[in-house]
Amino acid sequence: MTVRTRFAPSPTGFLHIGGARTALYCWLESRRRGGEFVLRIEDTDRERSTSEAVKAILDAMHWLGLDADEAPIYQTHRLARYQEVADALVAKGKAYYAYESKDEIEAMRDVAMAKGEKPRYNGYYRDRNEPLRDDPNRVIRFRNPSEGSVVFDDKVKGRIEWSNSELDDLVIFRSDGWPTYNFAVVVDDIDMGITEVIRGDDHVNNTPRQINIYKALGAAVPEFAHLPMILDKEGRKLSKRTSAVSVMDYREDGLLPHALLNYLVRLGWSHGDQEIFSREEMIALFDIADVNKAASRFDTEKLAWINQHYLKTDDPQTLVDEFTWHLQRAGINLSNGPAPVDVIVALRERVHTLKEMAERAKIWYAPIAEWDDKAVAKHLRNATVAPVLSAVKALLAECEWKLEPIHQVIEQVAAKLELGMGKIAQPLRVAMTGTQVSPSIDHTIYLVGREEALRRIDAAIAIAQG
RNA sequence: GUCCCCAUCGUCUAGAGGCCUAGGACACUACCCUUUCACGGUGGCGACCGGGGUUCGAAUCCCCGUGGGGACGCCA
Repeated sequence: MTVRTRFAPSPTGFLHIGGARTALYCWLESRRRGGEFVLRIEDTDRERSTSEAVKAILDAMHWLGLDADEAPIYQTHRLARYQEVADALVAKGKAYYAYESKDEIEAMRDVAMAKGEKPRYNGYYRDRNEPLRDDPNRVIRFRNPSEGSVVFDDKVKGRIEWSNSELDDLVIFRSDGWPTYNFAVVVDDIDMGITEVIRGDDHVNNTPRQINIYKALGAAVPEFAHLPMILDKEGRKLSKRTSAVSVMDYREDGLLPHALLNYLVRLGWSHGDQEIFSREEMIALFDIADVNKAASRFDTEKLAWINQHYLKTDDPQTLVDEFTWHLQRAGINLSNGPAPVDVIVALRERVHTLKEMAERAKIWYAPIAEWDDKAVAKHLRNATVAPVLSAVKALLAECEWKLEPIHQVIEQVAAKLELGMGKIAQPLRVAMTGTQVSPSIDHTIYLVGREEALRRIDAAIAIAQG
């Protein structure tokens, strides 16, 4: 049988980081086993679902490169099917109508809680066989087995056993005419031919209920794998307040999609001591059965390290599009400066993110007037500065405009004036960038361009001479 | 409250009874390299939640605590 996994987000917001990892694991597991990966949009909550959210999730999945093999299934398109299945269950006596109001149900829970029991439906209509009647409170409840227990072998958690006495007769069809989650999921997973249900472990306790529904429907029960949660740095549930949770926020922060994927795959899974995984390696090596049971914390510093690793080792040409996106976001006018690919090479060992890179790239695109004159002057007011800059300028005006010749110029001036490299490079750095920090001085000058470099040196000499 | 799950350095993890005086990575730190900032290199700091068993031998198996998390919706 073909392995089929699915990612089933509910479109009530953007794709968050935990969802992205779930999607990645589903995708990986299907890829490794030569199976299929499909998407289902769980939009039966009519109040909170939006089409903007659907688009945001799809966009994020695409940015990550986690494309599905088929067009997404929407639960809202399948109402007739859910009704059909629920009616069949009622006809076979495996589900029944109930008419309690929400207030009554709530009161029922309070009573149970007060007795120190689990709050559950008391089964009032379970065996009443009342004739079908119209009622605004009418729901359909599943007749859960009252005896025995449900056992399943979770691929990450191991064997889990649940006593049926812990389960109550859950609502499978609401009074508003829509199915509930636990019911729709089962019908969909059966119809979509899902063989492996991979999802967050907040669903562990839904699983026994769902298995009972599979059985009532006479359907094969799929394999289950429940992934542990991702927590924030403090070990709390990830939240918007304490950390970025949307995948697209990470894009804006300058992360590369494959760096995020690499970080995510290692969060809860490992292959010996290996830290860096290409897409192909992930596919070949990942196994859902090797996923850890315990929750893990999201560490942005390690993510940043992985991101820089890819910045340093990727072919710079492949980073140009994403970097250009960041340059534009930083408000940089690309026509006034060096080619982005050259900037990437100059900066990739010095930053962790593309956002930071775009920020630092401003020294090559921003006009000289934006410099902080006082700070610049402070560094240039030194007796040796003007002669150094003049000497460099003379040679720079003539040399071939490439890294190596520019480097030669600086060495020649150092030798001629009998000064250390620092005495040459630092004033030049200030002249070129208005700051004391930049990539190697030859590279910095090269990216400024000859014309602009000479102009900046003139401006610096003027300041140096007071 | 009831049920379910989890537990190795600060963090991510290796570890499937002897290979463990517990390995790797991030972070931190010392030194080296160096024209700044970085990158890189070589070291350092740093953990088996506690208590009982089982065993010749336990981070690894069992039990009990403790701590954390999840769920208990006509949300998904």
